[in-house]
Amino acid sequence: MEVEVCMNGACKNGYAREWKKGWPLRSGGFARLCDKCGSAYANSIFCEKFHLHQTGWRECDFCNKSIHCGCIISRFSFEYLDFGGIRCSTCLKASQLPLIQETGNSIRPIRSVKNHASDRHTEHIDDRLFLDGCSKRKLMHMRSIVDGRESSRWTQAKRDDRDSCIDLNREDMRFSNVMKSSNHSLKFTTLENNRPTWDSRSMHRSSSLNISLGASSGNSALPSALEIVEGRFEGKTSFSSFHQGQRSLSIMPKPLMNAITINMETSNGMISQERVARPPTDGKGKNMLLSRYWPRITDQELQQLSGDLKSTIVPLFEKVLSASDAGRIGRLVLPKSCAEAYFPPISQSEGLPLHMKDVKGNEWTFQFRFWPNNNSRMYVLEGVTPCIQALQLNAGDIVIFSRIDPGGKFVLGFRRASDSIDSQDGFAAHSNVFSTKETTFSGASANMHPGNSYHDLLQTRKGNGDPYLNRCSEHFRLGTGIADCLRTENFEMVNNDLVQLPISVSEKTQNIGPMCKRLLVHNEDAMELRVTWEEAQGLLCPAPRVKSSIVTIEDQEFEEYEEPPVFGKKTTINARSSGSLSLATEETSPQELDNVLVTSKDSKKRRIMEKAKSIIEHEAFGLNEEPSAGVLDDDLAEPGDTSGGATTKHPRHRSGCICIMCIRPPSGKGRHRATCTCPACITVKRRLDSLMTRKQQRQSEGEADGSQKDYIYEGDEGDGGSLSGCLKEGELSAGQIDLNCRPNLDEDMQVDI
DNA sequence: GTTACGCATGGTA
DNA sequence: GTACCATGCGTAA
Repeated sequence: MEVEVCMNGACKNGYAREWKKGWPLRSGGFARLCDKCGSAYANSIFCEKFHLHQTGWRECDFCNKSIHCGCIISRFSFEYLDFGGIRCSTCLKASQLPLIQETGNSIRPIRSVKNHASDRHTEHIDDRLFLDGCSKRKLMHMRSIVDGRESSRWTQAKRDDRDSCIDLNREDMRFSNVMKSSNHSLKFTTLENNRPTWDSRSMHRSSSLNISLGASSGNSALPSALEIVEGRFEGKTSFSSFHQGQRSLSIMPKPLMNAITINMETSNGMISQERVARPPTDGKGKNMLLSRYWPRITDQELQQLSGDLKSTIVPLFEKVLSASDAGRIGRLVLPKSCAEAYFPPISQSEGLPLHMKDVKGNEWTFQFRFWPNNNSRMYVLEGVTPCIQALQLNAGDIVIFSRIDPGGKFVLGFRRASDSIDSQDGFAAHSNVFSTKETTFSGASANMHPGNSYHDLLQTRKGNGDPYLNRCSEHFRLGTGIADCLRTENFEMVNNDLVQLPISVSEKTQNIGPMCKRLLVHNEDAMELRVTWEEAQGLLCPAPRVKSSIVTIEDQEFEEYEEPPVFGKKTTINARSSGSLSLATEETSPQELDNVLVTSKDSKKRRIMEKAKSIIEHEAFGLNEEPSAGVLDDDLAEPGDTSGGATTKHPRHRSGCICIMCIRPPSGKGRHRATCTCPACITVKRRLDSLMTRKQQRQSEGEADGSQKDYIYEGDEGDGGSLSGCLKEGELSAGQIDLNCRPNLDEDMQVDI
C-alpha cells in the first residue's frame, strides 16, 4: 500500500497534528492518515521511499548530495536517528541498518540490509522482538554503522498507548521506548529498580523529557538514558536544552547540530526559536569545551544575525559576564579553553588586538592577551568597557562570541540575563515579582505551561544537573530579576528622584569605584540598593481584588499574583524618624511622595554617615580594640548586599587570616612594640611612610593646612586615614607611631561623605 | 586622586 | 589534588 507521507510533521495539506488511524508499514513502522485530508504521515522506524510518494530529503553527511532519508528526517531529529544509517541514494555511502536481536546480553544481527538502494529490507519486525515484558511493545534494536564504523546502539520501542518506559538496567539499551505523544513531543519514562521514576502522565503535567537523537557520528556513544536523566551527559557529544514552551530535554549529537537543529523548521514552517546549546563542531574546541560555554542561540537569532551581518555566523562560545567582566576595569576574562580554541594563539603576554563587530554593527578592537597564572594562563579581553557600555550589558548578562565565515572575523553578541531566564529556558518567570524586563509586571507568560510554575522548572532542571539552570537559579535567587524591573521606564518616571539610575545588583558590584573607596562606596551602594528594593517593593501594589499565592523558591517565599501590580499607587513608603520604612496604604500625592523620597534619602544618608562613623571607629580603635564582628564583617557585608559573597569580603579574609583586620589583639591586650614586625605593624609602618611622604610633599608645597587634615579621617583613604588619628605630631615628625593608641573620636573624627 | 596594569589569592568544580 | 577563574591588592602612571 502506498501512502503519501508529508514533511515537517504535517500532511501534504499542512494538517499535521491529528491522526486518524495508523497501520504498519512493511518495515514495521506506522503511517497514519490525516483526518482532514486523508494523506498519511509516516511515523515509522522504516519509512522507505519505495513505498512512499513523497518524502523528505536532506543532504548526505558524506557527499553533501541530497539523499532520501525518509519523511521523518525532515520532521524530527530523533526520527532522523531512527534512520541514522540511512543510505544516501546518490553516493550509497551510508549506514547499513541491520536488524539485530537481543539474546540475553548479546545482540546479533537478524538481517542485514544490503548495501544497495533497490534492495532495502522489507521484512516485518520479527515477532521475537515483541518482548521485554511489555505486551504491546515493539522492540527493535538497531545498529547503525556509519561510514564503516560502528556507532551507538540504541533501541526503540513503540506502543500504541501513551505509556512508555525505559529500562535503565539494560546496559545495551541506550534508549528504549521512545514514543511520540500526540503533541509531538517525545516522552519516555525511566525505570530504576524496576520502579518507574517517570511516567507519561506525570510528564504530561510537569516534566516531559524530549529525546532528540541525531545520527551518530560514529565516534562516540550517545548518552544513556540514565545519564540523561541524571544529567551526566555533559562533556559528551550531546547537548541539552529545554524546548521553548515545553519542558523537554533535547539530546543531539554534534554532527547533526547544524543540519537539523539550526536549519530545522518547526512543523508550522516557522524557524525554530528553541534555544539550544551548540557544542563545537570543529576546531580545537571540539570535545573539550564545557557545555556551559556552548553558545545558546536560537535559530531565529542566528538567522537574524546572519541576515543582519550578511554573513554566515558560526556561534563559538558564550560567557556569563561576571561583575569584574562588566565592571569598569574593562577586562573580560575569557574561558581558557575557549580562548585557546577559537582565538588566535598568542605567545606573548601582550597578546594581539582582536577586531570584533557587535550585533549592532559597531566595530571594536579588543586586546586579546593573557597573564601567567599558576603555571597556566589567564586569558582576557581588554578594553571591553566601551562595548559593554554600548550594549548596556551588566554582570549576569551573557556575551556570545561568534565567527563570521568566511573571513574569520568575530562577532560579539549578547543575551540579557533576564532573557536567559525566560527565553533560554523556554519559560518566563511565572511570578510577577520576578518577571523579566520584557515582561515586567506582566502575568504568566504564554510560554509557560499551564499549571507549571517556575519553581517546577528550577527543580526540574536542577534535578537534571543542568549547570545553566543552576546559574539561572542562582541568578533568580539573587533577585536580578527585580533589579531589571527597577530599570524599567515606569519606575524611573515615577521615582525619578529616588532611583535616578537604579542600581542593579550587577551595577552595584561593578561600579565600585577606585580601590581605596571600595568599602565605603560599596556600602553606599548596598544601602542604596536595599532602600530602593524596599521602596520598590512597597511601591508594588497588588492589583485590586487579586489574591496572591505564596510560592517558595530557593527557600525564599514569594508572592505570586495573577495580575500585574499597580505601580506607585496605593502603597507608599513612609520613613519614620528612625529611618526605618513603613508602608501606608493610602493614596499619596506626588508632593507627599516627594517628601517620602526626600526623607528616605535623608535616612539613607544618615545611615551612610552612621556606617562610615562606625567604620572609622573601628579603624581608629585599630589594634587595640577587638573588632566587632558586626561592623567588620556583617556590616561591611550588608544584609541586603547580595553580592557580598563575591565582592564585599575579600576571599583572603577568612578564618585564620592574619591581615591587619584580622589579627587585632583583644581589647587592652597585646600591645605592639615599636620594633614589632607582625603583618599589622608592617602595614601600619608602611602607611606611616606613605603619610610622611605626603606630609613632606605638602609641606614643601607650602600647604600649611594640609598637614592638619592628616588628623582628620579621609573618607577615601581607608584605614590610612584612621591611622592618622593614632599619630601625634611629634611621632609624625619622628616617623614613629603608637600602634596602641586610642584617639578621641569625638574630636578628631570628621566624615566627609 | 584616579586609573590602569600585572599579579596573587582563594573559592569552586 | 588540580585547573580554572573571579577578583582583590599593590604599584605605577
